[in-house]
Amino acid sequence: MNIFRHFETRIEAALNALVTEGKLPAGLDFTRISVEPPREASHGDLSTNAAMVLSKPAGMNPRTVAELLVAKLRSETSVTEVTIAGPGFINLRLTNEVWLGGVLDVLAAGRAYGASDLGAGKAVNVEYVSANPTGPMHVGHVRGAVFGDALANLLEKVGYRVAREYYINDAGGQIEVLARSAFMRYREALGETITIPEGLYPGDYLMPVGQALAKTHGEKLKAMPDAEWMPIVRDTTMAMMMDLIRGDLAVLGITHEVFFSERSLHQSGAVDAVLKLLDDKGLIYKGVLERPKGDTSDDWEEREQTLFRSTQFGDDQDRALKKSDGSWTYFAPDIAYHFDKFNRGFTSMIDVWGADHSGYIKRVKAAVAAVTDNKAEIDVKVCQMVRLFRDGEPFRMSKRAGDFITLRDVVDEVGKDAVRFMMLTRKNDASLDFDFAKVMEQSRDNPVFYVQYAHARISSVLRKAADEGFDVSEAALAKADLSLLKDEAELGLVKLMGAFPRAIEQAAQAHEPHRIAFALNDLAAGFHGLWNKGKDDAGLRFILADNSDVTMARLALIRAAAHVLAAGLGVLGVEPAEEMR
RNA sequence: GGUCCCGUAGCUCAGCUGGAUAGAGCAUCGGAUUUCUAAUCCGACGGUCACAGGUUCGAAUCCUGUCGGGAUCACCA
Repeated sequence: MNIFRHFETRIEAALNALVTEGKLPAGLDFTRISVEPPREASHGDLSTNAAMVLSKPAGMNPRTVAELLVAKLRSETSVTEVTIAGPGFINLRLTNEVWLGGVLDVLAAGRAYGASDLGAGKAVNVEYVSANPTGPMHVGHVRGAVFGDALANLLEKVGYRVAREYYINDAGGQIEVLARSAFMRYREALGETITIPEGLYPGDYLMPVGQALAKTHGEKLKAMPDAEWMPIVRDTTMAMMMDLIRGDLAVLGITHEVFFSERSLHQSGAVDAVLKLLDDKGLIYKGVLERPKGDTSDDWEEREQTLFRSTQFGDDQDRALKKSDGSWTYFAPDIAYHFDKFNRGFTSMIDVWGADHSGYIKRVKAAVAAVTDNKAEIDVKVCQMVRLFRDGEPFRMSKRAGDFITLRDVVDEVGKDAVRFMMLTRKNDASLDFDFAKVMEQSRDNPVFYVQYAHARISSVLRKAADEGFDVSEAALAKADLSLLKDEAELGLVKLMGAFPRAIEQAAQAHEPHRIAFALNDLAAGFHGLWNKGKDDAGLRFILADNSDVTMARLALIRAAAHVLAAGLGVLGVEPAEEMR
């Protein structure tokens, strides 16, 4: 049970009763009413703004509304105290039983704790990574990959039906360049000495492609004209590059259900179809774009192109659909792609992009609005840059041949879990500093370690308790008498756990998985604090040899805390640690 | 020049979609351990929420403008 949500419905019921009794006018809008933990714990357990929100539409003084509502809420059995404070806040204090009941919920739910049906099974398409398939993934892709995956997890957690999707840009000129590069490696595999010309991809990772081509086709391809070997080499290369990328993603624990090919849109005629759709709506014309203001380059020239009227949908200028030579721009198939998502039943889409694509947001939103007649919602999440540091020193990645840090380099050095957690310790639209040393540091300053340590410590205590003869099975812990938990720090941790489902829901609604990382940090702090209280006061230790009832209650508490930590880490895609080494 | 993001404690950042006295970590200073792993904890110090207006019962949060930092711009993908 989500306590905050529960009281939202109780408050609403009380307000409806007041309306029925004629004490409040009918037709009030309750949607802005919220129930949240008060910032100051001394104010109580829950706080609602109901009286302040309703005072104006009801034409009443907020305190008058508050008093009416308070009279109703006093009769709630789980409420021990109701007060009106400040401009009209209503603060509630709840019985310990209510909060402790939440611990039982956690024990019953285990790692699934915090799940809800907020999304009601609605389909959401989350497209992320979508890195160009021209080589292994590099470090610049990691943040978006982790963010998108955690967001997908988060939405699943609250009851959305999530499709994880990767858009393969396999139709552009770069793919031809890639194929030519692979062809060089093919000749190399056949014994030629080659030098990769300027403009082609020099990376070693194409050597296996060349070898595979040589093995399958022998010398045959060499005898063919370009136009004949190109599709063969291209398809083999694409397939192998996508295998490479899938392998890279697997290292991060990421699996997409759908890999959607841009090329397939061209082949199926979907691009032509969606452009015709836009044309029929009168949203396409031939015209010339103005030179961007402030652009002083010499290579600017006017050209007539096929343009989409994205300005009608809030974009800053109309956007080119066709190049001056008549071929499609990247934008055209992208419209077709989003239209395809819509036709597959996704009225809710999320795209995760790097900051360098932020200028592209408005046109895609415009296009989605246009082709779906505003029947789909699209949110574009932009991940700002990651700056790499080693021991506090930034290091630059030169773009020179093959000299970049790959995703695997990073994961090999610090591990999947640390990478994932660290990437989610900042909100997506702020830039993030990633320090290899800091990620591995074993200190309070490193949230990855701090949260994992809390979980490992709990596991350690439970192992120890088992050694001492306590039954730490879930069934036994669920029967513990939780009313023996009376210390403020114990109840504090209990309340923190009770607030977790709310944190999940709010993070999901905001599309902000980083909030989970912060919630976990808070939970870990709550636990570490409690642990240390047991050092000052031996009576507060979890394991009391002479009091098995209290011991069982405390073991149940920390078991639940471990579940909540694991639940949150699960959303982030991180495995909880059983021990620290 | 346009667009997008950022600007909160000395540093790195949260701030629950407009609520109460703006919070953490690091750093500095002072404490706690014969341990259920001190890899931790407790306390103190530290703020003109970049600046100026506006919206309202109420603004770090929303709007306008200014300043500073970053990204981006037209047939690349």
